[in-house]
Amino acid sequence: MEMPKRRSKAMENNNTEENSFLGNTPVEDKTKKSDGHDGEGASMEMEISKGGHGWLAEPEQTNTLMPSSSAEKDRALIKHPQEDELQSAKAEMGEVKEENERLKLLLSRIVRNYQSLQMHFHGLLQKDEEAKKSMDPSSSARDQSNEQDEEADELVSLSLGRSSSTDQPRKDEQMKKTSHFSKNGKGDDEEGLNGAGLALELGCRFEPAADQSTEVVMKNSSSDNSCGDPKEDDPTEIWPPSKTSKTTRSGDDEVSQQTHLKKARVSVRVRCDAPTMNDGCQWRKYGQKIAKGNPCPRAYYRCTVSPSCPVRKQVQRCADEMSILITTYEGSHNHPLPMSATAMASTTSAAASMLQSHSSTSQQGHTTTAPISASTNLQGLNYSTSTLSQNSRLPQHFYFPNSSISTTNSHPTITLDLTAPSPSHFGRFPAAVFSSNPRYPSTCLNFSSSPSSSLDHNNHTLQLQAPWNNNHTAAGYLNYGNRVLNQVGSALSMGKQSIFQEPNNLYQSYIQNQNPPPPPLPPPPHQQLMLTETIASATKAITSNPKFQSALAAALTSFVGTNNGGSATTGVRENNHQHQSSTSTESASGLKLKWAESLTTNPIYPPSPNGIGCASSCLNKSS
DNA sequence: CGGCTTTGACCAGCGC
DNA sequence: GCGCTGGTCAAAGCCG
Repeated sequence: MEMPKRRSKAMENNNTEENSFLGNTPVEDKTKKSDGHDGEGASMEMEISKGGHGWLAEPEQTNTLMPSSSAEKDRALIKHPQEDELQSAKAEMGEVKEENERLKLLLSRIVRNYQSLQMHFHGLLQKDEEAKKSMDPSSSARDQSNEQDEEADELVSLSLGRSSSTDQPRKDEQMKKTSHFSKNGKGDDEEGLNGAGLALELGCRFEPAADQSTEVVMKNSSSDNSCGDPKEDDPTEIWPPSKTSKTTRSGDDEVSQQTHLKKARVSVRVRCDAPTMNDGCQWRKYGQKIAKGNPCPRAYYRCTVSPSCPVRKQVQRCADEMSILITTYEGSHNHPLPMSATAMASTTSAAASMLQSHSSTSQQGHTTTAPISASTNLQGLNYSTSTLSQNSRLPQHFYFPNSSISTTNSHPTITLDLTAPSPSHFGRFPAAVFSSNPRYPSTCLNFSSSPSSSLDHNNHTLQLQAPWNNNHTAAGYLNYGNRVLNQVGSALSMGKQSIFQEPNNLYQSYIQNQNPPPPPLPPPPHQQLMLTETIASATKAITSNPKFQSALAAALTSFVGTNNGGSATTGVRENNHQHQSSTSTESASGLKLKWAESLTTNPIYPPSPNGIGCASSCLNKSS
């Protein structure tokens, strides 16, 4: 009897949270700099150079405090380097402009090619149609509508996200989906625009051919999702409809795709000491089996948020390393998800879409392990990508550095490995450490689950190395994590508004009542040094490659989202300690400010629906 | 008392 | 066809 109450409360909170973060205004600067197309890297370079000037301003100010004679000398000395800096910055900007011009040219060339291909395709279709008409005039009328639908689908799939007259209905459909956020209190017009913008950006991307094909397929899958299940209007999910009702629209291709999508799975590997990780959703265990090749039993869970929800998940410990928990998701939620659940859902959705694209574009029966960039306008990603990227207008990609796709069994599965250092080309995906009890879950974000991890020179991988390893306390995690997050947040400039719209007094008082504060755990001096370096590295990673934002966004979303679901042990205590001396309201406000200042908006951080959560504890450690 | 977990039974798919 | 395996069901028991 309690559960439904809790759920509905969670929904309510959810809505307010969603409203709150959608109220955020995107950061205009970045949108202008990125110029709406693929000059992302260039724009980031500009950011760096500008940031550099900002930092250079400081010595000058300190000089003004010096005695005038020496100050003038020093100013004269400093002036030169500054002019040099200015010159180099200007030169850099010039290069960036050139790069932009080149990209524009490339874009126009690709657009021309695309248009000619489209014309060619149209011609072929018309010929085909005419041939069919001439062969079977009786059936042509009946099939015409279906063919037109299919044609539209194909055109969409070929459109690579660029708008064309034939896309319009599809785009409208996508708009409807994104506007569904509004129904959940999540969206506004901007959201829809973002969705559309996303589609456009996708089409404008200049990726290797493989990626383009990927996007084609993902568009397809999006379409499939959109029409596959009439109830499937949940914008927070794109998981393949496992056992949902069949598509209302007929069509052999769709049916076959449905059956294909039916078995797609997303497996997430995380380090977790608890029996299961809290992904924000509510699950009920319905079975357990000893699977072959693994002494650890596999547990079967189904989503209980909605009685008709077809989503299943399997949880099993890794046979090789017991600390690793493998959670496999299958199916698509047919209900609105709690904020915290959308996090993991979005991440896995992106993975699922990648899986679909990979298995569609490549032959069955192989396993690939590669960084996967999931750029998609799928509904499931609308939340995360638009939320986290709307401020930057960067191409909205999810990036799974440690992912592998296996299609060797009947269930094509993509594995997101969040336990190991990633050899990605832009940065290491932070390993998320989910430590949770099913009822009282907690989550920590670990930026280095592997102390031995180091710089990957071959791939120029920047790894975020935590000064302490997993064996340290949660306070360590939180402290470190939030310092990094602060830097990350500042670097990302993800927004301006706090995601907290209201002080969560209940929450604060609850944790104050429930959890006695532990002693603080400041990092040792040498670790602080490492910390500084790590922060610098993190900042560098973020500013040097915008794609990091996406990965980080996904990680943060998961991280924060998983915190949301319930009370934490160490995390809450940590938080409690921090705010022990202040009133609960002040504590909440402090949290708000700190989080808002540090992360400058990641609107993914909702107050816990039941007033429980360790997430805030992760936020107040930012000092 | 209601919800959840446990656990043995059952079923379906697949390979031999 | 048979056996193996994965996945699900449902009754019984546990827990708050």
